[in-house]
Amino acid sequence: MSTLKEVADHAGVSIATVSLVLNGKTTVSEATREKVLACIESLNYRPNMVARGFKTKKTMAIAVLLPTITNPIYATFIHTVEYLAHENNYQVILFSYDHENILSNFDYLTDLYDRMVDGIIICGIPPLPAPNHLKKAKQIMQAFSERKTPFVFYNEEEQFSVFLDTFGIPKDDGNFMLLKIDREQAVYEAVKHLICSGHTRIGFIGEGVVNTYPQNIPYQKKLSGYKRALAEAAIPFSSELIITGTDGYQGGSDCFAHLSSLKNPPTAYVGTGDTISLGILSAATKSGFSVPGEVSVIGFDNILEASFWNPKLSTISVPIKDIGKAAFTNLLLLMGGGTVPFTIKSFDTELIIRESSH
Amino acid sequence: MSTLKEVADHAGVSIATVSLVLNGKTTVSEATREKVLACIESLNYRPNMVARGFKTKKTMAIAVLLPTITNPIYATFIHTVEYLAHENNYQVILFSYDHENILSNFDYLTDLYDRMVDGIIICGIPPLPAPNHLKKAKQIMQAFSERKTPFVFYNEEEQFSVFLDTFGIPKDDGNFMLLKIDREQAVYEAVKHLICSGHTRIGFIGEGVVNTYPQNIPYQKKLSGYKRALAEAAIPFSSELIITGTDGYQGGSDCFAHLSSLKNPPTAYVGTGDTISLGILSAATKSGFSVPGEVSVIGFDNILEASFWNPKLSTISVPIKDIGKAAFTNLLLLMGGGTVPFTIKSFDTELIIRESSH
DNA sequence: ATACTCTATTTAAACGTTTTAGATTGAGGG
DNA sequence: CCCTCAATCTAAAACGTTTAAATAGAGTAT
Repeated sequence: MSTLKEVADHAGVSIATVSLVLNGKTTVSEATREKVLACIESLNYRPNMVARGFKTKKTMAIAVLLPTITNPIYATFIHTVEYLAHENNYQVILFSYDHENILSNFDYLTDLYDRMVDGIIICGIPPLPAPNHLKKAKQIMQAFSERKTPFVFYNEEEQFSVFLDTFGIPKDDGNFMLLKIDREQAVYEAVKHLICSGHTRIGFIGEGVVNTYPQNIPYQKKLSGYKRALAEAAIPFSSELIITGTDGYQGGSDCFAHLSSLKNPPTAYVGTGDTISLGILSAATKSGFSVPGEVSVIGFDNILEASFWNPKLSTISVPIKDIGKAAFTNLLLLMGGGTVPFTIKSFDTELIIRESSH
Repeated sequence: MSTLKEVADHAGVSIATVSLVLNGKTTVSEATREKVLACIESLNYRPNMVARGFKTKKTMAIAVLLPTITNPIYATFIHTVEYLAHENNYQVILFSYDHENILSNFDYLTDLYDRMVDGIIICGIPPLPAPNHLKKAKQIMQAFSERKTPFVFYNEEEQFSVFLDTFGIPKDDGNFMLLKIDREQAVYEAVKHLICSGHTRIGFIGEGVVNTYPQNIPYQKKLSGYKRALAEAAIPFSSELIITGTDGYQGGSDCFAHLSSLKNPPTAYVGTGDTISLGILSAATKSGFSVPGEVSVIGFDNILEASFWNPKLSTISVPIKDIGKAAFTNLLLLMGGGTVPFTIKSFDTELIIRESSH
């Protein structure tokens, strides 16, 4: 198609004028504005966004990083973000970090830096750079900070801090914001509910240590909540009931097979994510256990599938759409150079008891 | 960070030389190459990809358009594409078109044009421009063609043709490729299986007409397969068993409620997507029907959830990962200026009978 | 008339690359 | 000592915008 120059030539004005009418910055007389608009229309002009991005250093693109798009909770999250992004003329770049090809070095953020994305949303625990890449990674994060590229995290506060500390970024840098939920309390309440129903052998299954991070803090928070509820009821903690390092439907399923074959198996299970819990549920019903008669299961996230499952999964509901919405709107604010009314925002979870537990 | 010029100054060479060593085009002496590389390292230089994209007209970005990221089948698809894209230094831009804010005009493809994405993958039925936007949309598609931006579709051949015809693009344009499966045959086999098991009242539930397209051909193919199987067995077609215009778990669930309350309700159901079928299954078991004792259900897609559900869903398996892989690798070929060994490629589906049917 | 204000428009530089054509260098050959 | 040639390297244009500063032109007030 045509360029600014061609439009200008046809309209008999300078390219600056055309640019001005396009961006509506300074005053352009109504006469020339119309003349220019007509030429734009007839020449079928379209602005070259990459040239514009090159010049203005605004690409109108954001990146959303998440553990895996394959988990419905994250699909829902990004779906919400995407809607708002398009509404504001931003494009969204997708990044799942369960692909081994991006792990260990810091390529994924480096690439985002090189492409000058305007903002980044990070869900869950992004892979840290391997030690031999740490120096470079620090420089990248430093450069992001100088460029004032905002980041919005959805995570635990401590994990957020680990990330920042790793790169030597101060808490008050101003370009980082955190969205969080209280996983410890949420799981505490779920387990307490189970205990009140008489359960004392409660399996706890989750993703545990992932990627290259020393600690998976969201997981640990959940585990803490579990332990607190147990302790409060004076139920001894038994490490054989804890399985770590697994995820998804298959992971949950496998873990159930293992735990249920214990000499003294659990009567209840809590999974750190709904896909895990649904996997547990699947294996339990498949192996002939009655739910919630013989085993109870509680999940985390409240994905759509949970309420359609047979039996319906009891779970901890997290307002993922609200979080997604907050992620984008706050990022937008930050990208606009504004400051955000808070750098940490909490969301409430809710224990929803359905059919898989009693 | 620094720019090409700064590196050049430090190394005491011209920026052309630095660019040359970066891109390894012409011969650069080993001595200067090392000198330059050292400066790049010490100055912590990073190429500005948007400047590069501006100059070369290659943005190293592709877009993946799909009905909704929220459907596990598409999440799996894009997950596969994403892996390969990153492997080849491409970024992927996500576009779900179930957001009403992009419908009816052609903004989503126009924006992709403006951003000069290098290639586009289109799953399912993208919204057509409203009549008053058709002229502009044609120009955009024309411009894409001149720019030689390749498109890979995952759809039915006729739908592919409708798309091309809408914009007046010839079949042999060379920038368009189609990946397809035989939906008619797949559903035919599924229904035939049901009929062989003695079912004669078979509900058919699907998305039907969507968006602004006059016809949803993938849906119609499935419906044709259904009709063919019925006809072959001399079972009269009953339109009251067909529900259209619905989707997802909730949609399937609602439709079951409706159909099962008929005076002469179906004994079997086929949904045009697994989420629909799982919704049916959910409603069926919830209302106390035994599956597959009283009602049978068959789905389409074979999403991961299908095999963990209770009961396990019988479904038509589509090799979505293979399709995703083919989508990217062929797009890559096309983007590299190559020609593809075929412009239409077929994939095989497979009827998988599990527990939800007999 | 003169000087002064606005308003509308243009000039021209700049953004960070790639790339082509040509300049420079130095070696080898006559 | 000059010429040729290959090997290296550089100058400069180009990509399509935005934008600060300059300019022109039309009123206005003096």
